[in-house]
Amino acid sequence: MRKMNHPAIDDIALSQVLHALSDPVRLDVVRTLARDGVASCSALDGGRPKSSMSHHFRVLRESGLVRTQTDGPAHMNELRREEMDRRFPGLLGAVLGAPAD
Amino acid sequence: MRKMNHPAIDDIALSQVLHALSDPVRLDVVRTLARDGVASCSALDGGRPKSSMSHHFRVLRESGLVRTQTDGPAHMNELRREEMDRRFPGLLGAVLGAPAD
DNA sequence: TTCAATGTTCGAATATTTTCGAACTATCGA
DNA sequence: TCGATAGTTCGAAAATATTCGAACATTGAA
Repeated sequence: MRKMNHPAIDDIALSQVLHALSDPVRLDVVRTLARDGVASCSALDGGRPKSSMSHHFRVLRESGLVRTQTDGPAHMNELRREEMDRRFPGLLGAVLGAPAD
Repeated sequence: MRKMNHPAIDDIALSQVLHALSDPVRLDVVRTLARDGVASCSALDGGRPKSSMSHHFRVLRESGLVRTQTDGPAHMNELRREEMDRRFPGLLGAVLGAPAD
């Protein structure tokens, strides 16, 4: 398995995070992860093709929002909640508390 | 002057707001409006062409972030801060408090 | 070591955004 | 009413994003 790109949290730009969150599919993934803590990619795909989801997970990883770790053949995802809260205080809280689209 | 589209705040979707804020030009406009209160389009253009800025202001208006009113030939813009705070509590505060890109 | 399960990567099609010149509209003052 | 100022709209080009099938890679288990 190729090494995944988990950028340092201080290298993340705000507009990058906002863009990652502005896609409904990804916003949904983030909401689910906030609720469930950890989930595999397939548990979060909502019936969408694997390649589409792989793209979305990459965007989420590159924006610093999600950390992915392998657990057997599965990739387990979780929010980088503490780090995001340190870099962008209140942002995730506001997004997760907002009314669903 | 054609009537501007200022949607009801409750019709705004979160992803719409996040998308509007995810563009660096628009994020800059929002930051400046938060600091200065009210400003004309030309005061916020940063040297960019009028037609480009007109596009960005339209996105900001349609996302509920900005209200535009005519004042003579000029269009004065301001954040819909209270309304946004009611619909998306903490969101603007977090965005405006975040480190500049 | 072969298989099934889980994701990634690649490439191409489609869709959406961004950018900006040119033409147009509105407002105010001379 | 003519001009100057301030923005909008239109249209087209360029840049980005999204989608997804097909092929490939990795893991653990039979």
